[in-house]
Amino acid sequence: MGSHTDFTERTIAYNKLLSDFKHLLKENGLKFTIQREVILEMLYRSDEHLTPESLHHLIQEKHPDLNTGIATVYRTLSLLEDSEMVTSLSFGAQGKKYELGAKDHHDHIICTQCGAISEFVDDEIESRQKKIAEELGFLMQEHSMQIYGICQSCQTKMKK
Amino acid sequence: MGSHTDFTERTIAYNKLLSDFKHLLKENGLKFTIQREVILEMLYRSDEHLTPESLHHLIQEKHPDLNTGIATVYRTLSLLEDSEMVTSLSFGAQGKKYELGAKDHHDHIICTQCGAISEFVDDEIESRQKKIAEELGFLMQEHSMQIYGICQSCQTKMKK
DNA sequence: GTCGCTGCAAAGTCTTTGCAGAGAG
DNA sequence: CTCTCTGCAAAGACTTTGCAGCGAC
Repeated sequence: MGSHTDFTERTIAYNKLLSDFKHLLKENGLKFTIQREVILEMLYRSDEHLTPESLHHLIQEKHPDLNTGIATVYRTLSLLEDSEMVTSLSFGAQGKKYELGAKDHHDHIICTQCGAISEFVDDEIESRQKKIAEELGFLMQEHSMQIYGICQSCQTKMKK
Repeated sequence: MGSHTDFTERTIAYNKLLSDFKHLLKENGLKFTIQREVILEMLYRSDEHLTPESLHHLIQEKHPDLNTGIATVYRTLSLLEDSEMVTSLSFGAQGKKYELGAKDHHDHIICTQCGAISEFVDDEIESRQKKIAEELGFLMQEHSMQIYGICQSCQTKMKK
């Protein structure tokens, strides 16, 4: 249903993202380069949470002509993270994964078999967290929550 | 209030821990060494969540005669983690922190200013998590939650 | 005694940094 | 033109591994 609508929405959202990024760069006297654009685009297009390495591979695949270096990926991710345009996740495994921070807030549920990450939001938990921080005298800034388990698809595989 | 009682309780708990550890080692044909004992003891005595490096420093301070190598600390932490006697935490910052897993389940609230970590448990959140996993078709195994904010003490410092 | 354990140092990962040429503004 | 970016390679931080002697059992 509504694949045309979805596409339109996504395009609009990406344009906004891109324009935010350009403003951010301009405000800081930084330059808008093809590499930076491609990195933002890949982060946007990917449904996955990407590691610097997987992002780098993706870019080399889609834009081999650019010959983008991994150092540029790291530098751009830092830049985006500092500006709070992307968020980094570090769940147990070594190395961080990145996701666009422009998305709405959500938490993660991670499959311990295949490493797949899904997202969810639960209002009840969200409100409870605020209360807990208050009770402990903290000024809450952010929070994150992860549930670990076995996803439907891995459960099916295991039964075979 | 009850410092004697506290001490007794802690001693009993530590003895249990130590005996669990010894059993674990025996069952796997591994040896109980002074280094391994000291690492477990330091993990138990410390209220902090320790990095391999801070644990190593602590050991060198308290038991300089042992001259324990950092490699042994890493090896023992892996061993303890595999046996689920300790849990590793990796919150944004690079490097993992470890805590004894024998403690009751709890979540963490982390000060973004000073890095201090406090613990808490909330039944409402706990039960909500189970429900969410079910709804998403996951077989829940574990979960973890972190709240980030500014702790009371850093708030006070900032007002000065 | 045997066989696992330890410290040391070397080797691996992952990430950051210095530099000279390339490119955006 | 200027000054930032980029790719490359070297350097760093953190962790793991190989090895020869040591020590628990």
